Amino acid sequence: MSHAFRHRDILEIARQEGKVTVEGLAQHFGVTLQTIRRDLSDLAEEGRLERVHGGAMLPSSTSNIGYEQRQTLNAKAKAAMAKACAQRIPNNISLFLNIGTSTEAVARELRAHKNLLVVTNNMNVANILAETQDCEVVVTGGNLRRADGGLVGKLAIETILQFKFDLAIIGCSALDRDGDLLDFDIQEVGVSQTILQQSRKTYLVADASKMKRSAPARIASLSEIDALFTDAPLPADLPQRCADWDTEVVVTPAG
Amino acid sequence: MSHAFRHRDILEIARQEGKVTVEGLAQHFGVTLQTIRRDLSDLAEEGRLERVHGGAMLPSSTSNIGYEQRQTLNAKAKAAMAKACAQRIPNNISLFLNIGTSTEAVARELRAHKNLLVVTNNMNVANILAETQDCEVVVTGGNLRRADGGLVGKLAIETILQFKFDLAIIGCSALDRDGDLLDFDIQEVGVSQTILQQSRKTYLVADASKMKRSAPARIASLSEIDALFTDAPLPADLPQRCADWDTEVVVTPAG
DNA sequence: GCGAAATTGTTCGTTTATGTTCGTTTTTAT
DNA sequence: ATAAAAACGAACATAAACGAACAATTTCGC
Repeated sequence: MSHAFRHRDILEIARQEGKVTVEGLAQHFGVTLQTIRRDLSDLAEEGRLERVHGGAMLPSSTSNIGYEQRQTLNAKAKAAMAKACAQRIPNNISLFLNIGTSTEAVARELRAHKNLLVVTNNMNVANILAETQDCEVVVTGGNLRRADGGLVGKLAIETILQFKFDLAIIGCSALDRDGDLLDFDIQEVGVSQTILQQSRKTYLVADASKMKRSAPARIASLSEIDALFTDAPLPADLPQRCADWDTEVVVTPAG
Repeated sequence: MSHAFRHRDILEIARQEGKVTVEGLAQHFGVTLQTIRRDLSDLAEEGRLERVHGGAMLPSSTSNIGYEQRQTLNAKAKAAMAKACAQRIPNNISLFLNIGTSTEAVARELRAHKNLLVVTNNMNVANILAETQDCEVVVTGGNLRRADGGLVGKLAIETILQFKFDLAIIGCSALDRDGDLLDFDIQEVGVSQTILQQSRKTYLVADASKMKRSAPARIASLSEIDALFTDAPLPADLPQRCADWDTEVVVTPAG
């Protein structure tokens, strides 16, 4: 088969795991070590990977290290959640994706979807979806937040008010025991609330680490969300509350 | 069965699976390998798929590659122009950068500037400036144009109308003998005109290749521009015209 | 039904990708 | 520091995929 397929998958794996090993890839693809070495050499030559003894890593030059690290954190869990979420997203709808690594993971899983209108205030989502064919991408205006590529502020809110979405996929900084969605950034809260207000349906994507943290600003309650996608069972009495609220909970363990 | 049906289905499968193999398709449709190869060649020629050994893939970043190539074209000349332009840009001002590889080059040279407010409808400019510290970046909304990362349309114009810039740095697709700025995309023309209208001063950055091309839509005349940065002397009587118009011309030969 | 045009199948020489072997370099353990 | 082990990359062999040319088949207009 073609090296082109492998190259693409290798990059994908590298992005998720942060690194790849020659042996691991050889086993994964069922080819010899030499073939993988050739692949990695090629990718390194193109500057897409950085070759190291025994494998390869993501090129260190990429812009925001703090962000990159956060991105690879729980990569597998996020990908699994995102896949489950993407499966519930039909074709031919309008969709909002907001800030957060989890929503970016969903964007990655949407690349096979068709005829979507995706609006986002996340530069990374826009970059990801720029590679797909069959979807119109609209970027909201806003002040660029370097930390995560988010677009926030008045401009973002005004743009969002001009749309009505079939579905919004949102993330949050933390999810507390009472079922409240919290965020670190007060500006982002305004954006998120506007999104909720402008969409017919809302899915929340939040990995388990969000339940161990707290944040100062409240976005909304799970009761206002149609479905929650996560990677570990909810703590305490949240499952019961969600049932009462008619909020579907989809748990997708990693792996 | 006609090849048209297969083509449609092949694209369908490619979008779902992300890739297709010659062998797999041959089996799926019950035809010979050669027939599939012909199909894939056709689809690749139309730019709908990317042919690889053993099959084909979605042309993931094909448009990106075209862009990447364009970007490295005249890279030295562009960097020199951009440097000259950046030197004329003071600190502590508000600035607009629009679409084009030349303006991106300027963005790269602006990374040492301080306390700028940069508004842009160019995703690449935003990405470049995201790395700098001392400047506020605002992204206009708009429909994402995959070819060059531009944000265009009504949203872009509306955002721009909310600002007044000290200086706008713009590019264009072509520059004709009469001193008219031309563009390939009618949508972008509207954006550019709005920028001119909202800025106190305007610099045009255009390398010599722009003078050998033509484009259908007219943005403005050099007479409305305060300074032109380019990498080769202007042809014919343009220098005289610019002098009459009080348009400064800065020629920066590459190297 | 007949013939032209389009489509698909077949064959074959050429190109490309992968596996194999082996001497060299890097890493690891002592 | 030194030796053993692992990883590396170059060179070659082999297998797979490729595309061009031509033959066979189907489709369609008449």
